[in-house]
Amino acid sequence: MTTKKQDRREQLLHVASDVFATKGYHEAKMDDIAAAADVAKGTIYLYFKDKRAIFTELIDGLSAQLTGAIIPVDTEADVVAQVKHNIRAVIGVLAQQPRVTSLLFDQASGVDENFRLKTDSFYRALKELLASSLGEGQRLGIVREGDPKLYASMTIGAIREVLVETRQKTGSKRTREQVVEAFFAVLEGGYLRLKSDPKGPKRRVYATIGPAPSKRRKAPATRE
Amino acid sequence: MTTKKQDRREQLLHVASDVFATKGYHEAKMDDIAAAADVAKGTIYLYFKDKRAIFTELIDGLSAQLTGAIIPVDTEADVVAQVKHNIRAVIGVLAQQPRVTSLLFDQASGVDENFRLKTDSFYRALKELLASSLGEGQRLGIVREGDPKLYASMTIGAIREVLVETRQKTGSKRTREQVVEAFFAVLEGGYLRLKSDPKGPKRRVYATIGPAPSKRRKAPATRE
DNA sequence: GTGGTGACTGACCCGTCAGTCAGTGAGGCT
DNA sequence: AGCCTCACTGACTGACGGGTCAGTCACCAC
Repeated sequence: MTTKKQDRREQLLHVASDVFATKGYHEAKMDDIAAAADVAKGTIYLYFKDKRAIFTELIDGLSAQLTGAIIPVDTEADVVAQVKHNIRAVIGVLAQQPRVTSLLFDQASGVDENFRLKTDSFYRALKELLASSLGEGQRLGIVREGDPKLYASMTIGAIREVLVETRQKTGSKRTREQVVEAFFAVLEGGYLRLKSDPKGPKRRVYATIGPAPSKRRKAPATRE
Repeated sequence: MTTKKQDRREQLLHVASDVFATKGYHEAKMDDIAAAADVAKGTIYLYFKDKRAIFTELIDGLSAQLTGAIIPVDTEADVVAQVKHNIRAVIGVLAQQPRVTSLLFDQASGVDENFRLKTDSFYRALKELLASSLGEGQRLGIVREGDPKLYASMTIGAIREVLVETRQKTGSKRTREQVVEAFFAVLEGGYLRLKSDPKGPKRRVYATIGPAPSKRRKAPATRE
């Protein structure tokens, strides 16, 4: 009875997330969703107010899970562990529902002004959480000096990109654990191992924009 | 004469980029663009085939600039300098046209299936370029071992996030140079300064999803 | 059987907007 | 003057697609 209605609802949500993820919000027609769910269009409207509502529910569900998974940093306790936990948690939640993740990441902003605001504020909150914990870390000497908000953006952007990409590449499975480990490794020590200019006077390279100068003294492009 | 037509064209492009960036592709109506350009709707169609064409031209222009600014890595020469140059170049180009950048980053994928494919392949090319140069770097011992594609994704994602955010925050100006410097710093040495578990046995923290457990004996290796 | 319930259907309705095109008027040439 | 060109106009059109609702059908109770 009620279970059946519930099932249908969930089926529709599931199918919709698929169609949305495949075609994008605007290209996904209600008829497409109906067809994919093997249901008449009218049926969808027995379960959802309108198209937006379906999308909203998907996005909201994910962001609720995300905010629920993140713990606010307690200064008194082990800050590093908590930051680690948060990154793990974010990756974990997102990796578990790649389709909805891609909706949040590359469809939501294109739906609507309201949706843009919503995802923006969600993002901002996420970043501020991370940034403030990084700020704490700096006070404790665990985090490199510099703009914590910048670090937060970089971190979240990196996570985002990796996860969105994971969705697309059906082949080449990286384990979630591998990703998390690699992530921590980079956060801890970067990935460049420069012997040169480690702390010395800043050695400028190119500050220009545009095609690289064809003739460079330093790096002769002898390769034909 | 011809200059006048050219001027009009550029004016329209400029105005359109503004409207697109403000309202998003789908919410931006041709009437909006016309109004913003102080021109009748029909006029736009004297200069562009259709709405898509305007957007395409904006995006294509930017990606051409990007690919033009990037130099393929020459193994024989100073790989690090070249990678640095590439990152500088990318940031430089994007920071110069924040509006179009935001179109490329958060509107393009929502326009159309074709557009998604286009931006996807562009992205992929960008990543592969970076990844292969990182791979080179690994062979030369300059880049940490690990999946270079993963590093490439992280890097590009981080850049993207920072730049998109820069567009939004009108206040809090970070210099481009500051961003580049911070970026390099993180690539070189990460930002976490952990005294604990540096190389020792991997000390698992939380691998779970959900609010942090109050008490947990060991991380159950949940993986999928 | 008959009547009632409720999930489901899909043809239809109707607002929205990208794109069109007949018309206008300024400027220039003869 | 008359004529032509051409950038520009904006009312109009028609397709498209989100949303509706009168109708069907399976099932159950009596």
